[in-house]
Amino acid sequence: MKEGPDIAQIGALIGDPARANMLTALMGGKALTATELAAAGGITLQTASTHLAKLEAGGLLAQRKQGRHRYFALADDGVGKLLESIMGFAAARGHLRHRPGPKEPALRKARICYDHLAGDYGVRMLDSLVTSGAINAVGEGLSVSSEGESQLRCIGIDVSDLKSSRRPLCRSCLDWSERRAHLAGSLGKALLSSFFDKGWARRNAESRSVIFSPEGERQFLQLFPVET
Amino acid sequence: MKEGPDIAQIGALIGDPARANMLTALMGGKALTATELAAAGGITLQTASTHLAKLEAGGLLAQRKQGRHRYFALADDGVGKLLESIMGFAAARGHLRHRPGPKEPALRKARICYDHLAGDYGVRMLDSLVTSGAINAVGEGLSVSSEGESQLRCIGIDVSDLKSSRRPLCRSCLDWSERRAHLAGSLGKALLSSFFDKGWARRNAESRSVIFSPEGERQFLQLFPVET
DNA sequence: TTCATACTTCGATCGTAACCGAAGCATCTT
DNA sequence: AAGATGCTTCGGTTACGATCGAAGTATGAA
Repeated sequence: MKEGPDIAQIGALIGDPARANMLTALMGGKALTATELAAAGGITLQTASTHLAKLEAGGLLAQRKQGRHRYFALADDGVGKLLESIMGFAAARGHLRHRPGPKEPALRKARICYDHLAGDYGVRMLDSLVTSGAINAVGEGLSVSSEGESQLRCIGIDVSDLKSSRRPLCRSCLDWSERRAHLAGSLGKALLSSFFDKGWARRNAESRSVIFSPEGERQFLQLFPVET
Repeated sequence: MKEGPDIAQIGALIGDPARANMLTALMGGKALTATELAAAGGITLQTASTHLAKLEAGGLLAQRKQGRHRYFALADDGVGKLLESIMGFAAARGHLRHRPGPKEPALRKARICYDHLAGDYGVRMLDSLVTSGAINAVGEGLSVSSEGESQLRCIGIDVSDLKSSRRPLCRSCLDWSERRAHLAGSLGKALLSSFFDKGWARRNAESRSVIFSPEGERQFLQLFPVET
């Protein structure tokens, strides 16, 4: 009966509501301080501190000291992927935490999934890239075509640069709100960064949602059209 | 702070050791009775009963009454996929439950992952299918080539039949012991079934391991060669 | 040095849920 | 009808861990 890896341990780590809230907050991709995470979890600083220590010991979180601040972030994108897949699963079974709140629509429209774009806009972007032939989709697998490489170079993304990283170039990530795939991997990250750099969008300080400027939204929708 | 789906709920379901053991036992693909699952979890029947009720309410388990027995199984292959991905994650972080026991080697060699073959042999099979060109791999995505279809027909598997199902034909599934991909999806299931039908292998009654007969093993290794 | 901020550790409380014994249903057998 | 088997529900105990107040440590500012 004692076979294989211990899924109970990490299940228990994620299973506490306060910890789950902190992890969800960290899905925004930004490193947060213990104080910020305590607020996200709805608990006091002391309690948060013990939770964070446990999460770190469990390999879910990485810590970086910087002056008298201590920044916490998800340990790597494997953690982000795991959390998103659990979210997808939970959403599919209707395990929603509460009725949709006021911030929910913004979150469904565009949000950060660890380091790439998710939500309606994230799904739309991948759809458009596949339709235009820039990305080939085979089942759950994605790859960039040669024409895709030149297309992407036009908007300032050097794919060959990204290829050199150990991390996969493209990966599909199941979107819990849309229940369809969006683009993850180093290319997904690079695209989102470029939107920030161009000033098309910015992160919301409080939440994981991504807010597009009117002009940025226009450009985005034009760059990634969908046939209707 | 209350955004999106409730990952804590399903984390907590998986986070209890007794429940985790029962779920792991059900990864063997067979439906088990409450009594069997109580043994797998190392708890009494009463306790198991309440756990099973919770897992069912959480959508992880499905129940089927048959006479005075009550059979439990994973609700669908989404649950299997989720559990395997958590196992992969846990194994990668070294969250092993104990030092390798006596049954561990057999489990690493060949085991059932919900309904398809995993472990060393599972990985070998996929590798071989990709090398021979029967399956095309693009990132994490897999698809059967036309020559692959005829190859598979030779060993008694009708791919076009499988295609009609709603379930994906091939899917890659991360193997926690090998930390590489093996073949899941309806094709993975069909292949494993055919090994059982041919008498090449059988399930171990106690564990998730798959036991090959000497002749079956010979045939398997010949059918799925690897270049050295 | 002194004070303030950021965080951790200690100590104690409290609530929840895991657990089992015993009793209660349901289904099959004889 | 009586008994056996498989499982659930009830009641009460117990233990673990989440929580916070208070004290302790580290870093930066004045």
